[in-house]
Amino acid sequence: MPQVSIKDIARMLNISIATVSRALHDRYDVHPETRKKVLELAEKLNYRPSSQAIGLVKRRTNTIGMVVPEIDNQFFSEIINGLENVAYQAGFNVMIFQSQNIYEREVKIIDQLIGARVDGIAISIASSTVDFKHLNLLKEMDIPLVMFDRVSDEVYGHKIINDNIEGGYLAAEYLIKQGRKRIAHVGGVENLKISQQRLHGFKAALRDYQMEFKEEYLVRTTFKIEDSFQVALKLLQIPEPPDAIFAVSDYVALGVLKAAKELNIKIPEELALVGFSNLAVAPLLEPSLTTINQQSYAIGEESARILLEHIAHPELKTELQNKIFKTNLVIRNSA
Amino acid sequence: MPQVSIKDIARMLNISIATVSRALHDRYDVHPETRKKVLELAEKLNYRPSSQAIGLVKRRTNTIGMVVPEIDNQFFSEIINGLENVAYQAGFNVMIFQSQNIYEREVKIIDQLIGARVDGIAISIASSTVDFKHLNLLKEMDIPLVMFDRVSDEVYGHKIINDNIEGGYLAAEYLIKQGRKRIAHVGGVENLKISQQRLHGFKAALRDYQMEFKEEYLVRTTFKIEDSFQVALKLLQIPEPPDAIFAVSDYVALGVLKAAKELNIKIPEELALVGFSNLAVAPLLEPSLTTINQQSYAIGEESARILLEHIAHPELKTELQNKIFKTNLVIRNSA
DNA sequence: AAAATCTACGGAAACGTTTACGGAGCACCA
DNA sequence: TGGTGCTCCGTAAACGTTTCCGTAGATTTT
Repeated sequence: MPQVSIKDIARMLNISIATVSRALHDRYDVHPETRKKVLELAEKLNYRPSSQAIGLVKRRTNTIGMVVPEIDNQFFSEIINGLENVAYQAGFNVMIFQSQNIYEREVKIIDQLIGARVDGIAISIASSTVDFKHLNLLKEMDIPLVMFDRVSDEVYGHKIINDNIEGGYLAAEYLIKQGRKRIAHVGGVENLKISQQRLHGFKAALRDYQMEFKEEYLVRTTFKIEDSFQVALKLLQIPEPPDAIFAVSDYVALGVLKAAKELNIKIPEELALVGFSNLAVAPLLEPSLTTINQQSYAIGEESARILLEHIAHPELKTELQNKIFKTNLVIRNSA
Repeated sequence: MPQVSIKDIARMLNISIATVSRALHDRYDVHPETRKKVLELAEKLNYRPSSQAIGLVKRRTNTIGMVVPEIDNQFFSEIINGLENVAYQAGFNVMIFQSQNIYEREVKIIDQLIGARVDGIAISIASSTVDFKHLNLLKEMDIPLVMFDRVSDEVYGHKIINDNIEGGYLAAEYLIKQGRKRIAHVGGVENLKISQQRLHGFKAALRDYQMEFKEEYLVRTTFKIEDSFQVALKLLQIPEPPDAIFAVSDYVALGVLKAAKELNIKIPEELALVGFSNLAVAPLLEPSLTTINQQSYAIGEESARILLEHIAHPELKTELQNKIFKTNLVIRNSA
């Protein structure tokens, strides 16, 4: 007997749907005998309440929508886990969507989330997104928004990030103190704030240690291993190649590593390498990867907390949160 | 103006909601002038249809629910990508949930998916699940089900897997042909069919080559790196340690690798290692990992196709599909 | 015995849609 | 002039819930 409703149960027991509803919710206004009959029949028929119907009348779905660039990236999947755990404990569901870094897809996802009437949205913005109308729309619709990791100042919402400037600084500083002279940076997509900030920290360290920043030592790539491999191949073959590289992410560092092996460049002797993220495989590589550790699980948890807080107290919506998590350097063998 | 409905638009234009609905759907029965006014106002007010309400009346959500053990596992996230892509192209949404390999969570997720009235479900069963009532319930409710990778014969539904027996056989055969004599297997959770099948293939190869299977060379672990590391540490320190290991997955192989490094055991000289999955990092490890390549993206695509087909033609529901994807050995430097 | 209170239930509106049906208004033709 | 057909629109039911309000009957109070 497929898809039983409260109406079916009411009809079969010759009582009203109101009574069935009350019985299922363990309300005072129903005779124990009746309640028992309802519960038993509901159990027998595998009754499952329609969250659509409930959402309609309650104007509340207890669901939060989550948008990440991609799911097959350990950093994001850890954030997802952190967010989910906190949300579940508060009785909320999480709907996960991937933008694949494609702007159009992101817009479509936001529309769908609005259509699904989620109670709040957590997003890490796609790298190709430069127009933020779809996100600022959420404010007008009274849908709480938190951005994590990939945030934008042009959007109205809470922000939770790692201290990318500090991370960039730490990486560069360490390479400098190791005595490296020709320090290059394989950076990320230019319009992404995390790329800008990590580069900013990198430059700041050079400046503080009176080292010149050379344009030819700055190249850009996506966060994909393959792209980074290609870019690194070129960089390592210029006339005066770098003796150290700060990669904007561990995935990028993996590409650099591959390129170095391809060119028979010894790490760390001939080339020192520092990544950013501290992936689970980082210690297992050969050489193990020196990298900036950034918090992921905690960012997910904090995003959920702030979002749930906002949902619970919409009246405080003007108080936008802005959290910055500390980073730290994890020294291994690649630098 | 938050959350505008079709009613609001109707009221503001002094027309009926039926007309608004027709206008929005570009139906014939509405005057061009009226349609124009409706569309403009809808646009201006940022109207987004409520998928809840639509789902209610259409008895169709165009959504499929997906349940994976964990998302921070490249194998599963690739399957997710494959499934999503096919589903999106067919106009379906995908709701992703993680069971974290916890049975109770899986049951709860299924209940929620039923409550959300998804049109179909794709699942990879949790390793701790031994009771399948919650899944067989779906048949009674006429909700199409496909299981991928982690399937069960006790459940009514389509099945899509890799040829794990073949994979296990290929791994063992290769180690044998390399002249290894003490070949061990670090296996997965016992009640999981993939663990059983890979072990089965492993044993079959030993038998075919007249080699004895020794109980002390079979150990078990979860699919986590850390657990596998611990188990491998012990295995590699027994009186007559193995000279080859077939790991039930690449994540397990990573644990073994770590243990070997810890104990200063040289790979592949003193220990040959073969994994299972062919993760993206496999070629980047030192030594690069010889492993069984299994299809993930394709499994996701096929799961979606079969599920959508079933949803489109519910009358054919008795024809359960059972697909097995080929595996192959990828030879690198660890064996 | 009448009045007040309590218990258990039903009626009905509401949430936001879709859609079958019917009908008003108009033009056209015989 | 009356019928026919078309265009455009409104009414209302339905989807599955929750919840406010009302009320019949039983029980208690005065």
